[in-house]
Amino acid sequence: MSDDDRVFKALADPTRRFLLDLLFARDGRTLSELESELEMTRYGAMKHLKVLEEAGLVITRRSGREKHHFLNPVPIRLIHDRWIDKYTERQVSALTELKHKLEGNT
Amino acid sequence: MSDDDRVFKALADPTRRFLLDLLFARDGRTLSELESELEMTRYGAMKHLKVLEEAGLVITRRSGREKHHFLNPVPIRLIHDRWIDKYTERQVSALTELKHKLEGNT
DNA sequence: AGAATAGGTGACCAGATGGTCACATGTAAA
DNA sequence: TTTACATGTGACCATCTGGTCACCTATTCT
Repeated sequence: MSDDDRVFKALADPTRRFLLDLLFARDGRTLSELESELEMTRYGAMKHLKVLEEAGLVITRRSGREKHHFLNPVPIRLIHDRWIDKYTERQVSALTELKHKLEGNT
Repeated sequence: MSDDDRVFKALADPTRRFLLDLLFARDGRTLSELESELEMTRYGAMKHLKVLEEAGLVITRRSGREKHHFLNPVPIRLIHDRWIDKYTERQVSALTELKHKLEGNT
């Protein structure tokens, strides 16, 4: 499987996106911490984190018996760059800002 | 299914990403034109385009018996904005530019 | 050492997904 | 008004995916 295939497959699941949201809010959490936020067993959470790690969206570091997880935004940026060139970027980001405002998310 | 779920599910398949690449290179193609670039039957191609359309990644316009397809980059930008905030954007885009250069893609 | 804590593996099953086919509709050309 | 062209629908099947469980290893605490 190619690198970008792994990234897109990883992002396809809502649980995995929620995990990225959690790490975006606060980095460095352990498996146990993350698992407690999910409505599933530890095994399910582990599988999801493994998929994210193999896609390079999450980076991990062990310390003793704990494994800490960190969000890596680079693959996300590469998705963006694939279908939005620099010339249209301004217009698109203006549009999305408008969308945010209309939805009251600032 | 939620909007963003549709978008991520749509992007999870390599054939659908290839279709977006084709439309990114040149907009407004018909089903027949797109299908001829794929190694599958027309029915497979149709299914993929339907998924992309329902996700809002592709916009269509009929003219006579032809259906023309256009790329809509807005959902892609929203993915970017979800996990890359404005403060870290500069650093991340510097990193990805470096990656592009190292890979010889300019 | 023994108990508790944190993380890991392989098998298994229900449900979702990708692709094909038979068949059907609407539009344009001869 | 036939004939060809462009697109559409529902059923079907092999394969992939998400989630759970029984069982296992490594580290820390008492």
